[in-house]
Amino acid sequence: MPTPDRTSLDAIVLAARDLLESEGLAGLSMQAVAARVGVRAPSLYKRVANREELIQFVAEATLSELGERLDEAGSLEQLAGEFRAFGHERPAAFQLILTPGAGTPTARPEFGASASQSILRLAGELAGEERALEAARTLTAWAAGFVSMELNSGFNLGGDVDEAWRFGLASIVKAIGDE
Amino acid sequence: MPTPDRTSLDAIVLAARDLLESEGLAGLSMQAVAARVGVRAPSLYKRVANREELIQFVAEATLSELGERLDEAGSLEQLAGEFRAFGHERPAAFQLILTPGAGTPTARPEFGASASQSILRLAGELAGEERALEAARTLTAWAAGFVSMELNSGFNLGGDVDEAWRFGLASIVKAIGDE
DNA sequence: ACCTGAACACCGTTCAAGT
DNA sequence: ACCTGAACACCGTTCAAGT
Repeated sequence: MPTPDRTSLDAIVLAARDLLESEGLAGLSMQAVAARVGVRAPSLYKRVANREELIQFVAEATLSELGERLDEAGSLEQLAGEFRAFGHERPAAFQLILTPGAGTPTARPEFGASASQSILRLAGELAGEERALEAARTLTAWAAGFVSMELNSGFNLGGDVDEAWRFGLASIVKAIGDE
Repeated sequence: MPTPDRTSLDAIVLAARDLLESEGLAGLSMQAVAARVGVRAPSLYKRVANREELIQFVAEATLSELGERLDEAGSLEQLAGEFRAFGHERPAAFQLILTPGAGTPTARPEFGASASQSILRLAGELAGEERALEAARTLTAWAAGFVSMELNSGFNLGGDVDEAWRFGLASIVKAIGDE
């Protein structure tokens, strides 16, 4: 005799995302997720194969969300700004998708590819189609590195970080445009 | 009656660094470290306060080592190349010092500052003293992001990654030099 | 002074037993 | 069909007891 479900995959992934941001990746435990959705830890295994798969789902949901935000940008400068803002709002999820580290589960490649569409389009308009990929990679690498360093207190020599962002962004967009 | 020591802090940090690289950060467990140096886990607490402090020591040793390597570079291009090579040789340690993530212990700031000396010097020669910090940050952010993406399979759209490195490096060094 | 086993509070995961 | 408690193999850490 079937009983009505007491939770859902969506609720589980949502709880996992909240925990990731509030407690860090280590705090995303099966027991903590289970408590949030109102079941016991073993029940989660009816919806996800294991903790690794759950983390993968969180990474994929994060990439989709970031991709949607980047789609709204009308210029590379705007896109870079949205990217940076996302990192500040969701530092743990940002780190999970960009620098998960060996051993941490990652999103399937198609999720990464879809999040890169906007930047490829805008980079192509500026640098020409045949240079689009390299130009996009240069800007992405710089922005990812910059925001990662910010989030990890890597800028410990003083100075104005916002000023360094503007300086770097202008330099790179100019370099990309000069074919 | 004192007994001769059966291990040392140096041996413990060395074992931790090996484990970090071979098993990942999660594999750097107190029990695994203890087994490597030939004692039981509780004995480690005579030399380190806890696992967090041990990881901090590993991060600091890594930053010192990277700093020494960067000191040998005679140009920003060489320095960037050394930085990238270090990331390829020691991916887990590289990630630990650059993008440790919330919750993972980090090196004390003076270790980071000392590792940045060479790049500040070379950036100053190219961009002028008053632009040195911003120029160094732009190059560091790009290189850190590029290598991080490489190590985390973030470049999943095909193309030649080495070519993208050369393109990006030339663009950025040129942009920095054009004040 | 250092090292150890035993203990405690946690994990992820499996599985038989409940509804 | 879903959920649960109990169990297992792991963690980090503390501490009394050994030498």
